[in-house]
Amino acid sequence: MLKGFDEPKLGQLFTELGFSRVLAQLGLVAAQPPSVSLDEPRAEKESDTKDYQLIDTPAKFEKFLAKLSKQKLFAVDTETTSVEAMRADLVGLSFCWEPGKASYLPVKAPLGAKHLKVEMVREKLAPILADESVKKIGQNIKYDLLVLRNAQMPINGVHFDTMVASYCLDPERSHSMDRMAADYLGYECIPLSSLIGKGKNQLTFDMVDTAAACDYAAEDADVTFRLYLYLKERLEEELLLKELFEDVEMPLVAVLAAMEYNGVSLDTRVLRKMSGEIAETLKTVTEGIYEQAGTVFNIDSPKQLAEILFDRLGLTPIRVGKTGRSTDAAVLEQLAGQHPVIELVLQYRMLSKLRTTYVDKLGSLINPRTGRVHASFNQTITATGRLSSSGPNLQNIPIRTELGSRVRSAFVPAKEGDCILSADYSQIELRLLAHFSKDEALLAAFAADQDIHRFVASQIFGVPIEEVTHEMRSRSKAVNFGVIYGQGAFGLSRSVGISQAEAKKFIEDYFARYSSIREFMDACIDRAKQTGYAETILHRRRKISNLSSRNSNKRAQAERLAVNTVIQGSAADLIKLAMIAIQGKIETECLAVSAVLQVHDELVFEVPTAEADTHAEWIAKQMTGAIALDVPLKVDISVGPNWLGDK
DNA sequence: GCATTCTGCAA
DNA sequence: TATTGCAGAATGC
Repeated sequence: MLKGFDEPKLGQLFTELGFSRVLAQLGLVAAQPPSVSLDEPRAEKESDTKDYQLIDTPAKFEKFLAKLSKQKLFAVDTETTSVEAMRADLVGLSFCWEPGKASYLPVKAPLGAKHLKVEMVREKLAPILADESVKKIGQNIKYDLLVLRNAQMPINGVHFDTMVASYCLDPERSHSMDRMAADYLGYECIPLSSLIGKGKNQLTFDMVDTAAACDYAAEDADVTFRLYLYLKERLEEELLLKELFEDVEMPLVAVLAAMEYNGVSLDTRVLRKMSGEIAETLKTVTEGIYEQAGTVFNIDSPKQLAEILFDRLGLTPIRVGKTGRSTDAAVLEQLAGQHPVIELVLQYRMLSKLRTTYVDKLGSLINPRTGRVHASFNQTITATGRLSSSGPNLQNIPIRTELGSRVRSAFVPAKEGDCILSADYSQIELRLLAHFSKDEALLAAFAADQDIHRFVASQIFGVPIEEVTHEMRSRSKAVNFGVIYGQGAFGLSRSVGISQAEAKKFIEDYFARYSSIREFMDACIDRAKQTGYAETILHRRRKISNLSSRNSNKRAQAERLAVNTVIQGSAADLIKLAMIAIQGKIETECLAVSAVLQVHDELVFEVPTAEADTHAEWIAKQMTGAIALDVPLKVDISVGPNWLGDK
């Protein structure tokens, strides 16, 4: 029986994965006023005829196959039972290699509806899908890679992802198929509600016959192919972006698919033990809060908590937001000492966050089929070129507190004899800053593998390295990070706990000493003003507007983006190159190494413990050698029985 | 149910 | 008034 799926998920699938569309009989297209800007030339208006074939008998399949096997390039799309690739069952496949013409092959259908046997489809299609020389096009093709790999039909020759192409051209716009079809092709898609009905919140494949499925599945492949034709030309006009797309982003698709397919293994005993301990402490803390407050209330409600703190207990509000007086951690820390309940609330917040978001949640996300957690590593979300992670987000697992970091100790290798190897770039963004600014002192400090924060402190405070105090170092560290984000005196004073005047002086001293950094920042801003873009080391672009705004807040914000995007985006470029190189070596040499996580400047692998040193060496080498800069790159390696690396 | 707000976790 | 994200809980429509 096919699994039903609920509308939020389906809706998400339809917009995000471009699964959408309308019945062709309704949908013959589009005549909508094109909502496109003038600088986005549109593909030719499509013809009114659509030729969508339902391939639901062996005879039709044979004829289809004869045509498909002559193609060296086509769009492929899968229909499935779930939005989560690793939980999805294959329902059907669609193909397109000529605009307006597409085919849908159902391999699952409601009782009584004709469909192809998946075994037959697999036998005939697998060689074509696996053929590296046959180029595949898709919209979010990573999803199809995972679904088809799980259906024993692995894909090679991943050639063009329309979502990724759009992301390269303009990372901040929407890359949903609907939006792109509307903007790039002038093709307006009929909303999903017209297919399943507005009141419905559940859709099973019982409710959609194969003819209806064909209409939108084939259309997805058709639209994907037409988006390909359009986006290919757009990239042709921007050769540096084309290079980024072909040499980095497209190769990365399969790397991310492999990482998602691998998933990560969790020691549920660790999580269960933590959950019990936290629950117990939480009970005590909750009771304490009620007692101190003199009443029972919902501690999770900022509104109710504010009433308790500021009305009932008479504490002074520190900050007000849109809907009321803030009770966030910064506020509570300022109030600490004024009432014993504050400390308890802070503790409650920490424990509650830990349990609900991490300890209890992660265990519930273990895939019953693989026994592992398979997050998505999203390639087309961030404005800067970083990846993001969702379902769950494995890029924000706690580490800064002792208790929180215990969550990381639940991330373990699945196989006896394996260990977790984590490799992280040391000070990648500061190294890039040194590289871009060409500051002689910083370059020399990195070349000599100095403690960079200590070194900067020594220069700013004018004392020998040995005489740098902990306080001097930590202030320099804060300003080093602050520079990357464009932090001002206010922010620095807050993060270091000094007066704004002191912070201002410190920043002035910093830029007096590192004038080349100021020059680099100004150059970023000037360039963005000139070209309209911030550009990374691999020529990734992000549009920057408001650099000439009369609103000084907007202008300052734009200036921060113009600088930060170059640094953050270049760091993202670097690790992407490393990931591609590393996965390439894993596959060509059939190494017993699995990439399982990427956390912006860190890569996590499962490797045989006996081979850990060997792998550490070449992995670090690939990472440090990803791009030759004017500074050496450094990678720190940690090897252990879990992600914490301890024991 | 959906969108918004507040809150807090990471690099 | 420091960048980039994801997500849980509450809240109001």
